[in-house]
Amino acid sequence: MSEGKRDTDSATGQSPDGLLPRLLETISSGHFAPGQRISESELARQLGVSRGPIREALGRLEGRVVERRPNLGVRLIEMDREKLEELFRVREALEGMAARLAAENSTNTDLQRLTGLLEQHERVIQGDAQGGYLQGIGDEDFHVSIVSASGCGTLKRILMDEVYFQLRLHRRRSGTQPGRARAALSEHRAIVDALYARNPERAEIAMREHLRSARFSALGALEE
Amino acid sequence: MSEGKRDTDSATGQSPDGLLPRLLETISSGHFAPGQRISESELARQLGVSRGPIREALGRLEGRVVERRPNLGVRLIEMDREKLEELFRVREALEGMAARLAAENSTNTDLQRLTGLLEQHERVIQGDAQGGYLQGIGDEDFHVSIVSASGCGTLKRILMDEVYFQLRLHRRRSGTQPGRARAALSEHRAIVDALYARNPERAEIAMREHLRSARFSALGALEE
DNA sequence: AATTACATTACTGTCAACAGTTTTGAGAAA
DNA sequence: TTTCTCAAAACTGTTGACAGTAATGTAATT
Repeated sequence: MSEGKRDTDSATGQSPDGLLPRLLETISSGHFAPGQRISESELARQLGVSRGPIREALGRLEGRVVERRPNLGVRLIEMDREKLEELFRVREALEGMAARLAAENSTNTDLQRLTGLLEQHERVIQGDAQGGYLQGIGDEDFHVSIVSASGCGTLKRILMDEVYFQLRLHRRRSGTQPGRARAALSEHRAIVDALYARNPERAEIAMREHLRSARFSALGALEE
Repeated sequence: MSEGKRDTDSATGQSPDGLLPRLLETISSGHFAPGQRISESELARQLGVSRGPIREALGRLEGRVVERRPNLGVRLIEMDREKLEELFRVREALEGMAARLAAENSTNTDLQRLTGLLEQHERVIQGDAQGGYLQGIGDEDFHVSIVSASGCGTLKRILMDEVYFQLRLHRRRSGTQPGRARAALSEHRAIVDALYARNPERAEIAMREHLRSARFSALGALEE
């Protein structure tokens, strides 16, 4: 995962203890319907803490995962077609830049790691999915690795906090298009090729094309 | 400012009352040095509320404006050369996409507004700064208008919360390069031209070039 | 039976107080 | 005078309680 910079392990909130991850797990476990009110007391009881920390954690998720309205509490943001498309547009912009920077800044270790992920991906497609590269998880690993290799902490933080996060929540409810994994692999290869060639322009273009395809696929999978 | 979509007025937090703006005003007034510890009790006293709401508000600023370390409290994030460069890279990516989308989606009202801002900008340069377009503020207006005209709420929210916000904080301490306003004007014109032509590709390129120049200017102004 | 008015309930926003940790500062030793 | 020790002070993290507001359910009326 690159060892450049200090990589504040990002992820929406790393403050005091590990409450936020548990809260997210609880929220996204499906206990709560997409538009339904989420009771702070309920969460507090369920996680065994007082309402104070819960309120802080929810506040940190505001706008991203949760919507708060005065005196009415918070509700899970619902992921409609429009929001999903917007997320992919933001991804295209940010990860395109990440690929560009990675072509300039990535270390050899970064590139080796990416090659390894490509091989895992290939094994999954050829059936002997001996582990690791679960579709979705593995794909995210690939993209996170590139973003890390870009050496731009701000870019990474925003992508983690704002984009990947919501997409992960969405993936829980939605499947993937059938032949997608195979197409994705060759697109991933094109990106890594450009990185090895140290060609920023080509890396950015390859990444943006890849994410445009991913957008179409995700939107297509939405109408099942 | 465009009237497309619902434009959750964005800006880092709009939850309960207007505490967050006041807190920001207090923080960024210069009372606190960039790396210095910020006392919650102190802020609470100064703003006339209890520590609870202060903690929530600070949590919402975590990672953007403020850095929190367990049991040690929060500190103003300091804007060094690297962070400033990263912010402009993110801007280039996101606003490039915004310009592209604006070329496709902007309404006539949006375009008229942009033309108006260009004229204000011109008047400022020609000396009779009769009001409105203060350098910095006016420039931000221009960019926010384009982002709004893109019709992409997510893009707008991220730019507002993550990017403009920190840049505004930085502008308080740093000046601008001398001839910058004039160069910026012609770059702005190129962008608006592309929007009128409904040419997404050209709009994105123009915006990215503009922000690359702005990056050089800002970094140059940093070593005074 | 359907509808409106009203009292009860539940929940959010806020506060003051407590426990644990870090920092500060005074006093003793070198 | 400088350095080390240790107790006091300050601050963060968390809790339970209180005030005000929205939702709920019951009873009376049409």
